[in-house]
Amino acid sequence: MAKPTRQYHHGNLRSALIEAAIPLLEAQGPGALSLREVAKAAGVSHAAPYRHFADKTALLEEIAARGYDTLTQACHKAQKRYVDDPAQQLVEAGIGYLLFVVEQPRVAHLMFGGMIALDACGEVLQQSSATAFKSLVDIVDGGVKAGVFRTAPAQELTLAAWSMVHGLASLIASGMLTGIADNRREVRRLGRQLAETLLHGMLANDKRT
Amino acid sequence: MAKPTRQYHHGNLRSALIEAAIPLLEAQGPGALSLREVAKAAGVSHAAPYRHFADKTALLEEIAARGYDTLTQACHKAQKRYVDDPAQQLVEAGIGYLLFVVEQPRVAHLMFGGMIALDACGEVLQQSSATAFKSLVDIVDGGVKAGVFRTAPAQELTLAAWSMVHGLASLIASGMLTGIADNRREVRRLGRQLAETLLHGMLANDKRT
DNA sequence: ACCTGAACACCGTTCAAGT
DNA sequence: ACCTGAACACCGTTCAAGT
Repeated sequence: MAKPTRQYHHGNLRSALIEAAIPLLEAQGPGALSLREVAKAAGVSHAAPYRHFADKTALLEEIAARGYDTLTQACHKAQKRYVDDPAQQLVEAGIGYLLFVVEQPRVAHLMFGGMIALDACGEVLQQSSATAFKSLVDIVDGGVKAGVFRTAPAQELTLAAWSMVHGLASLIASGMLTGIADNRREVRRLGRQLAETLLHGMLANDKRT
Repeated sequence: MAKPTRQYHHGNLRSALIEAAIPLLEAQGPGALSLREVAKAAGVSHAAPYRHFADKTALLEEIAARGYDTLTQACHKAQKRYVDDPAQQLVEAGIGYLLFVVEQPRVAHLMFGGMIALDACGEVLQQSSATAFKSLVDIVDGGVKAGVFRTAPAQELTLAAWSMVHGLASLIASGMLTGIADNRREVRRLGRQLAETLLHGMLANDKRT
C-alpha cells in the first residue's frame, strides 16, 4: 500500500507478510484468506511464513492488534485536540474508530472476534485491546472528574460508550447499514447523531433518578 | 439438543444437519467447523448435505437467520409483557438479546457478519435480520408516539438502541467481558445498567438542546 | 428422490534438505 | 539464520453411480 517492496529475499519478511495479507483480507474476507496465498503475494514459498508466525492465527492476531492500536491513537488525538471538552473528545474518538472501520471492515471484523477467540488469544492482541479500552476509560474518567458526565463509576459509563460505538462500527462493518453509511461523510453524520443520543439520552421528560 | 433423532436415513436430513451443526459450532467456532464433520455427526456421507444446502455458507446463513428470529421473538414478547411501557419493552428486548448471545456466542458471531458478508447474503438472512430490526423500530416508534422518548426520527433513536445492545452483545460474545459478564445474572445487571445510560444520557447537566 | 464413493483442487502444518 | 520442496492429513465441492 505504501512502498514498492521488491527484494525482501532476506529483508524483513514479517512486515511484508502483514502488508501483503491486509489487502487480500479486505478483498475476500477472512476464512477465505489462505496463508499460502499471502506467501505467494509476498513472493516466498508457502512454508516461509512459519519462520515468522507460529500460526495462521498469529498473523491474524497481529493484524487485529494493529487495528486496536489505531483506536488507541484516535483516543489520544481526540484528547489532545479538545482539551477540557470530554464530550467532544468522546465524539471525536468514536468517529475516528468508525472511519477506520469503514476503510478496513474485514480487519475490523478480526478485531471483533469470531475468527479469533478474544477469550484465549495471544498476549499481543489482549494487550492492544486492553490498552484501547483504557484510553477510552481515560476520556470518560476525565469527563466524570470535570463534572461534565454523570457521577457514576467511569467503567460503567465507558462500557456504555464503548458498546454504542462498537455496535455501530460492527453494524457498518457487516454491511447492515449499506445505503446509510457508505462514505466518510455519512459515517461522520451518523457518529455525531448517535453521540447526541448517548449524551442526552432517549427519554423525553427525564426525571434523572 | 432436544429429541433422540436416530433414523433420519430418509427423515428430514435438513433439520438434522442444522441441529448437528450448532453444538459443533459452539464447541470449536466457525471457520474450524467443517461440513464433513457436520455430515458425520448427522450420520451421513460428506456429500449428502449438498442435496439440502447449496453451500457451506448456506448452512451457516440458516443458523444465523434463526438467531435473528430469536431476537424478533424477544421483541414481541417484551411488547406484550409491558404494554404501554416502551422503555421497559426496550430494556427487556435488549436483555433477551443479550441472554441469547451468552448462550450461543458463536451463533451470535455468525449473525454479526464477518464470516458471512451480510452485504451480499442470501434472502433468508437478509429477511430475518430486517424483520428483527423492524421489531425494534416498532418498539421505539411506539415510545416516540406515546411521548416517552424524545421526538426524533424513530430510525435515529432505534439505531442508537440497536447499536448499544448489539455492541454489548458483541463484546460479550467475543469474550472481551470475561469476568464481568459470565452468567445470566451478571448479564441482566449489565443490560439494565447500560439501558439506564441509554435512556438518561451521560451528561450531568443536560440542557436538552 | 435421496444418498454414496471416488475424485479434484485446495488448505494448514511439518520437516528434512538446501543456501 | 532463513528459505524451499515434498509430504501428510484435511477440506469444500462435484459427479457418476447406486438404492
